[in-house]
Amino acid sequence: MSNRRRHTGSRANPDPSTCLGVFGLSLYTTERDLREVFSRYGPLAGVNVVYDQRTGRSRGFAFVYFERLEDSKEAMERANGMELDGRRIRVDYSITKRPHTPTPGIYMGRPTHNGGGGGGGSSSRRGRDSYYDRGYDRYDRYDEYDYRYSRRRSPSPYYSRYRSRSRSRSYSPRKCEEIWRTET
DNA sequence: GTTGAGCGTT
Repeated sequence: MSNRRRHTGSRANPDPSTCLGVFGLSLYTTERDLREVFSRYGPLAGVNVVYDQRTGRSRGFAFVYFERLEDSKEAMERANGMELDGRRIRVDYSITKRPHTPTPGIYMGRPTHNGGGGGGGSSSRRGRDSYYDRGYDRYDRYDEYDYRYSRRRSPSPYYSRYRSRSRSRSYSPRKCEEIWRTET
């Protein structure tokens, strides 16, 4: 038993939980559809289809919350590989348990429109607009998984995107965010 | 009905 692997967060073999990830969905499968299917195995605590921010359409995967672990186990076994709305869906225990926690120090949410939009001056104080001030960090401590990844990869999505634009120098994460806000 | 493989910030 020297196999002490902290497989929490392993994508290949997630730990059983009441939260199931459902992938390969049709874009037209709704939460209602999922609820119909998965409620067969037991009472649900919630269903959450992930939508694309830009288009507002489904991204083709969802998360189903059961109330009992035994039910989620059964649902995982039975619903995995089943056909739904013409698609073979994949069901697994979810790695993440809830939506992403923002990277500390950088506002990762959508930019709130600053009333006008005349000059390029987004000079309003942003500190008060962070997720922390909205109380998001009270839900739980940082999710080990995405926190680690966001630190290893880059401080923010904007960073990796705009950082490479300048070959002579690197933009700061803050600067990248500003560029992103300007162009969006 | 723009697929693919996708682990989430409405």
